[in-house]
Amino acid sequence: MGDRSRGVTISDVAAHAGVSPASVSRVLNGRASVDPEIVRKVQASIATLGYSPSLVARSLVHGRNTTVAMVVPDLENPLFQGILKGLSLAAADDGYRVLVADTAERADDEEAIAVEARQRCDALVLCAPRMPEAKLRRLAERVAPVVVVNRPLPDLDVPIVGVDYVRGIRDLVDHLVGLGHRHLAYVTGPETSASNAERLRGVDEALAMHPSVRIERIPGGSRPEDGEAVAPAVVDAHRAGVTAVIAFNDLVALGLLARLRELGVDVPGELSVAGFDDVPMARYATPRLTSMSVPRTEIGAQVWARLRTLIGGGPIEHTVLYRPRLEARESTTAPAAVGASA
Amino acid sequence: MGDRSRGVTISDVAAHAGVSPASVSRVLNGRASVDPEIVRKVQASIATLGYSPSLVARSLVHGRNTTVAMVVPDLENPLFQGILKGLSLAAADDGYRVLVADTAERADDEEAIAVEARQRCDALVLCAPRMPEAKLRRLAERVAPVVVVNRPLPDLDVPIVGVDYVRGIRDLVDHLVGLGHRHLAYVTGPETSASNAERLRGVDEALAMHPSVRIERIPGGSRPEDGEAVAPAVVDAHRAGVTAVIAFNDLVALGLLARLRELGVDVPGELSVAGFDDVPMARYATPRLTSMSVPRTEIGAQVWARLRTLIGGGPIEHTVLYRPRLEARESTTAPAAVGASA
DNA sequence: GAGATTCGAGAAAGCGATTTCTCACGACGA
DNA sequence: TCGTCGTGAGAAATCGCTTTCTCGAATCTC
Repeated sequence: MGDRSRGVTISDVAAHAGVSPASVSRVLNGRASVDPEIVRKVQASIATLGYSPSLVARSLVHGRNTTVAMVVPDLENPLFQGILKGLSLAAADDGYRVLVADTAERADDEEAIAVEARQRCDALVLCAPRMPEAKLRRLAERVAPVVVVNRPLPDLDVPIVGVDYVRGIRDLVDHLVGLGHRHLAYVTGPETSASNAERLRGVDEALAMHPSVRIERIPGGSRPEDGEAVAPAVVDAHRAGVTAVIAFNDLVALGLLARLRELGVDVPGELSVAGFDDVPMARYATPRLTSMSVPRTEIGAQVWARLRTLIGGGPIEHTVLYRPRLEARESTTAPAAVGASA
Repeated sequence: MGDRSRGVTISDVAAHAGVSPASVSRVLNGRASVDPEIVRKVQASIATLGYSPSLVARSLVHGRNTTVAMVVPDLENPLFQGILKGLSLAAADDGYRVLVADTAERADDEEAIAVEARQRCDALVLCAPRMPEAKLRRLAERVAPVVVVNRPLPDLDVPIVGVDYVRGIRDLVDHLVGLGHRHLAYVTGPETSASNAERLRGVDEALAMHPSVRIERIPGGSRPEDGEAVAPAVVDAHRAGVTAVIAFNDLVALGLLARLRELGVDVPGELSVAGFDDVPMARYATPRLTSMSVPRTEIGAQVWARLRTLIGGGPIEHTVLYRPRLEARESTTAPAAVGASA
C-alpha cells in the first residue's frame, strides 16, 4: 500500500538527508518549527527518492483510517447510488474515503459483512432495509460509530437519516385525491422492506384522512420486472374501479408503465400512475412519471455530517427525515369519470 | 478502526489466557500447530474480552490492505455502477473490499485523487474516459498495479478491460442498414471522451463498409438532458432525410426519446432511435429502446480477475474487449420509405 | 539409555510512521 | 558572569500485530 515508491521509508529519507526520522516527520506534518535548512534538505530528499509516507503506518499510530464504509443491499439501486455519491463527495472534502460493501441482497450475510467492513474503517453507514429490527439494533450498537439510513429505530442511540415515507405517501395520495381520484391502488414493495411498511402506514393515515377514499393493496416488489409482472393485476383493479396507482418506487412504476402500454391501457387517460423516489429516469418516462422526489445526494451529505461528528467524538445528533417533494408530471391527471366509486 | 472492542489488544488476550502474544497470533492464524489446551484458553479469552484483531496492524506487517480503489468520473453513471458492482462482488469473494473515489467529472483532480486513493490500497482501477492519453499513461505507470477500463493504451504494460465500441457501432449500423436505413445520424458524446472517439471510428468503418450509406454527426453529450437538447437538431436531420439515429449512449437516447415524443415525432414509425450500453431502463422505455448491450458486472469481475493476478505478482494479462451485443427492441424498425437518399 | 531431532512456546525483532523524552546549546535575566 | 529557560534535533518508545529466533523438553534412533 502506498508502496508505489517501492519501500522508500521515512528512515531512508532521513538517512539521505542526514537528519533523524523525527525531523522528517516534523517537516512532513509541520507540527513543530524546524530549521529551514533541514526543511530544504528533507524536501529535496523526498523529491529525489520519490518518497510518500505509508498511510497504514500512520493509521496505526493515530488509531484511525480516514475511511468509512457504506453497507448497501444493492449497488444498482438508484437511491443508494445517490446516497453513496453524496456521502463520498462530502467525505472527500474532509479527506475521508468511502469503502462500499454490497451485500447482494443476502440478508443473512449483512451482519457479518457490516462487522467486517467496520473493522477496516473508522465508522459505518448502514443501509439495511430488510434486516429485522431487533437484529439491526444489536448490530448498530456493535459497529458504532454508525449512521443508519432509512430505518426508524426509536430510543436507540444512533443517528438516523432518512426519508419520511409516511408523509410522502400521504402527500402523494393527497395529490391524487386532489385530482379527483377516489379509488386508488398501492403496489406494495418487498414484504420485509422497512420502507414498505412505512409507506403502508402512510396509506393507512391517508385513508383515515380521506374517509371517502379507498386504496387497494396489490402485492408487487421493488424492481422493474415486478412492475411488469403486476400489470395484469393492476388492469383488473382498474376494471374494478381503480383510477390511480401508486407504485412502491419508480423502478416498479416504470416497469408497470411499459407493460400497461402494451396492454393497451392509456396512462394517464384511463389510469394515473405515480412512483416514488424520483429516480433520474422518471422524468424521461412515457408519460413523464409523477413521483415523490427524495434528495439522494443530500441524504448522503447529511449522513457524512453526522458521521463526522461521531468520529470526532461529538454527540449523537438528532434524527433527520426528509419530506419527499411531489414532482407532478404527466403520468397523473384527473380521472376520466370523476368519483367512480366510494 | 476495529476499535469497537475499545482497545483490547492481542497482549490483553495473551495476558488473560496466560500465554504469549505469539501464541495468540498462532491460534488466530492457524499457522503452526499449537497445544489444544492453549487454543481453548485463547479462544475463551478472545470471547470473554470481545477481542478482534486490528486489521491496520496486520496490514502494516503484511504490506497489504486487501483493499482496492476504483476511480470513476461519476458514480451516477449506470455503466460505472455496474462495473463497481461486479468488481465489488468479485473482490469480496477473495476477501477484498473496494473503495470508491468519485472525481465528480473534475478531470483536473483526477490524477491527484487517483494517487491518493492508491496510497490507501493495494491496487487501483482507473476509469478516466476524459483524461488525455499522455497523462493517463504517466498516471497508470505511477499507480501500478492498476487496471484501466475502457481506454485503449497500445504498448503500455497495463491490463485493460473494455468494450469494443468500434465494433459495437459497426454492428449497430449494420442492424439499421439491414432494416433498410441508408441515411443515419450519430449523436456524438462529449468531445474529450475516449469512448466517443472509438464510436466515431466505428462510424467511419461502417461508412467504409456501406458506401451507399450516409451518417450525419450531431453534437450531443452524455446525459439525458443532452438528449433532450439535441432533439430539435435531430428533427431537422430527419426532415433532411435521416431515418435512424444512434445516440452516444442510452441516457442520451432516453432523453431524446422523451423530447421527440413531445415534438410529435413517431418513434420508430417516422424515425428509428438506438442507444448504447443497454442500461437497465432501456427496455422499459417507450418504445423499448434498441441498444448495444454491455456486460457491466462481467467487466467488473474481469477487472478484478486481472487485479488479483497483478496483486499476487502475476503477469500483466492481455487486454480484453467485450463485443457489445445487439438488443433489438421496438425503437428501431424499417424506415417508412426505404432508400430515401444516398 | 545417550545423543540427534522435532516440536512448540516464549522472547524479541520488525512493519513505518508519530510523539514523547532527553539533552545540548544559545539567549536571557539577575 | 552564572544559572535558568526556551528551542530544536536526535534517541527511543509506541501503535498492534506477525514472524523469526531461541531454547527447553519431548520424541526418536541405534
